[in-house]
Amino acid sequence: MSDHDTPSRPVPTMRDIAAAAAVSQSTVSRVLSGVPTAVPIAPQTRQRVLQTARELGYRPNPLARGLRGAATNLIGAVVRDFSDPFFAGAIEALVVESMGHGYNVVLGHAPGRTGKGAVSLTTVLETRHTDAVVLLGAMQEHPKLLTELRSSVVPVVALWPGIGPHDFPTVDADDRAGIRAGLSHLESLGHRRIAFVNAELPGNYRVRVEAYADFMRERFGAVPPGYVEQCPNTLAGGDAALRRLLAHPEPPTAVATSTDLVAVGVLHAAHSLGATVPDRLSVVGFDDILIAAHTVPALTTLRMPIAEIVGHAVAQAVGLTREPAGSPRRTGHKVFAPALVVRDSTAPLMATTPGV
Amino acid sequence: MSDHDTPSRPVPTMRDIAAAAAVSQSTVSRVLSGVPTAVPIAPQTRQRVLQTARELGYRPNPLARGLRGAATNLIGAVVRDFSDPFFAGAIEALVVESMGHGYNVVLGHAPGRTGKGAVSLTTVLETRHTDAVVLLGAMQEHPKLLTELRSSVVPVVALWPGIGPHDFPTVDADDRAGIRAGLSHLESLGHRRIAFVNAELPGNYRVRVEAYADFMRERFGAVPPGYVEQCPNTLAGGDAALRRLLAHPEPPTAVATSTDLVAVGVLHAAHSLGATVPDRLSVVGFDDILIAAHTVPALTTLRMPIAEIVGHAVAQAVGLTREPAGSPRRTGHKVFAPALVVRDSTAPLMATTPGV
DNA sequence: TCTCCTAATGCAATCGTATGCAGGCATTGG
DNA sequence: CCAATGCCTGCATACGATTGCATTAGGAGA
Repeated sequence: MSDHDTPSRPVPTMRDIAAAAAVSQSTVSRVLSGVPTAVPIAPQTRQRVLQTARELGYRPNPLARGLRGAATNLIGAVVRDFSDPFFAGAIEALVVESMGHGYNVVLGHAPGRTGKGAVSLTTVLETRHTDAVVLLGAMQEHPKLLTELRSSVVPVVALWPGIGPHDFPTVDADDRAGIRAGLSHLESLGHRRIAFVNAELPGNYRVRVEAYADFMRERFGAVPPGYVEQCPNTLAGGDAALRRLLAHPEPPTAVATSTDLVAVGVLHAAHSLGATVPDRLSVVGFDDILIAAHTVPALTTLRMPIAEIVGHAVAQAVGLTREPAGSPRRTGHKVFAPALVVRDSTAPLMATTPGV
Repeated sequence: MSDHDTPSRPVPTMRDIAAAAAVSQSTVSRVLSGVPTAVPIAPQTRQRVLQTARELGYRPNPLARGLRGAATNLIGAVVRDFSDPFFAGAIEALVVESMGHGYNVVLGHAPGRTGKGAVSLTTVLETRHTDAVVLLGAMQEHPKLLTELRSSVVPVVALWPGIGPHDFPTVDADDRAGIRAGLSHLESLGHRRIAFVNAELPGNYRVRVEAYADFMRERFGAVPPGYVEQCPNTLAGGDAALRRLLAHPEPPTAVATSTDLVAVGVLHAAHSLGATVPDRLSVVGFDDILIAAHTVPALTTLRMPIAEIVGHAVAQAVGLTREPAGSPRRTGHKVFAPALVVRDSTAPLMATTPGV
């Protein structure tokens, strides 16, 4: 039972490097920290230390580093909804990008319905001493979280933040341009009776339905009454929304949606009701989630540039980390344009279609 | 610029509690650590300290705690494939469960193809001093990771670990029972020409295809030649697999798959080829991912008890954390049974179907 | 040769918590 | 009334890295 003190210590510390390289521990720190402007180090000393560290397989201890007040190299990610396949891709991108910058990701959960999650979440972020926080999705349902983040010194970047105003730098898709591209596509196919299924997420996606309304007013003078359906951002929500739309006295010949998730639900309902897509009904989604290319039929949608958005956000978060603590909070807003991806769920308006 | 020393210090430490409660910092530590067997504390002192801590809003600093050698309350999650919607649900469950136990989750990425991710990943887990590691998905592609984890003192729990042998405790679904339930369902509908599409993940899912082979031999004397198709675990993979199967001289009347992901691909291909589901072709998936209830048609599948599996794994990981460091590694294996969910992708074999 | 300056390095305190050990006070037994 | 025993509590150190300040060595100029 005398293995309390392991002879070969598993992980070497700076002291070990210092002893092996015949320098002081502080010199080791200065070399490995890589802060060039601090204090000059003789080139040969630097080389000797680096060499020794490499030989001993040294790894800095982020706990000690963070305790002293330096960086923890941790990014806190607050995710609104894990079950949304859209965010799954975003998380993957976030992890990869962060690791590329030498950061790790701690997860927080901010579920939409109950506010309970947000409380413990904030605790986490404050307590873990993350270097930065990335918000994935709209957080309007968690005002307490936002308040605490605002008064915190930790830099925050918000992704897909929903409607403003925002106190943090945001990175988002150009929802308006995306919706207009999808609607223009439908219009060019001859469609006039275009409805919109809007996934209602408090504070989010409102831009998309507004873009739809503006487009319709601009091109056709008005938004057809009863052509906008609100629904939860779920498959079942899209399903139910289409059923309501098809019960309309003048049912639409095309449907645009604010998310692929509801679009898939729309496809499902259309199939159940015998409204063949795309022959009798054209459908346009938004996001281009993984499954969109393999629905029945394959979904025409707007591709969300997730990699660009997340990459930009991480780069910005890391950049903000390096700024001095006292600097004023930045609130830049970066926008990326979605790209129309035409697949099989849209087709020219058939001449036989009644009306218009 | 003299705000270098903020008057109201943002986060109180044990020293602050100690000063306010007129005790020493070590007493505060003993009270708040909540280790009852260590040293007796006078009840009134304990109450006073707890009260003061509550008033000042004290939160322990996990960095300092971890540095001292105690728990970091961090669980490292190594995820095989974020883009698999199946794992997205697992991650959500993992985060929720972990937070319920007072733990946070750091993410690691172990992508299937390149081994590059695993290296930096191991670095992470060793360096971050996680209290436990949870492996999501088969890790046979990352032998280096497994080796390092084996020689590490950190308790490891493996979820859906694929084929054995395993040195860690595992939690898994009863793949064999699930496959048999799906096949029995098809058999009871009159199907005999049942094919299998197997998502090939190195070291994983082999149990499922073997269960299929055993079932077919047991009931029909042999596995029909050319009735097993291997494919990547993607939508495109399932799509291509079904095309090959339908080119068979005696095409199957039913297809079982090892994952819902490929099942959705199969549905897509079936639609493209005019093989109406379920009239001309029955399809059974596995996992019951979110979208399964809303495919066209809705997918009959085996529901994976994700919450139970993840909950059990987290409880076990936390339990292992509390064990003394020297104790031998446990290797229990826990299995949960999937449940058959019958939807619209399976139907009785039509009498008009040629053959059999 | 002596002084002064600068480049290079070491010393030591510090972050917040945990814990072995010593010491104080009260209670109890003789 | 004194001593011994226990129950609490405080002191001091350690964890690993960062960093202000002190210190040394070496070179250059007078």
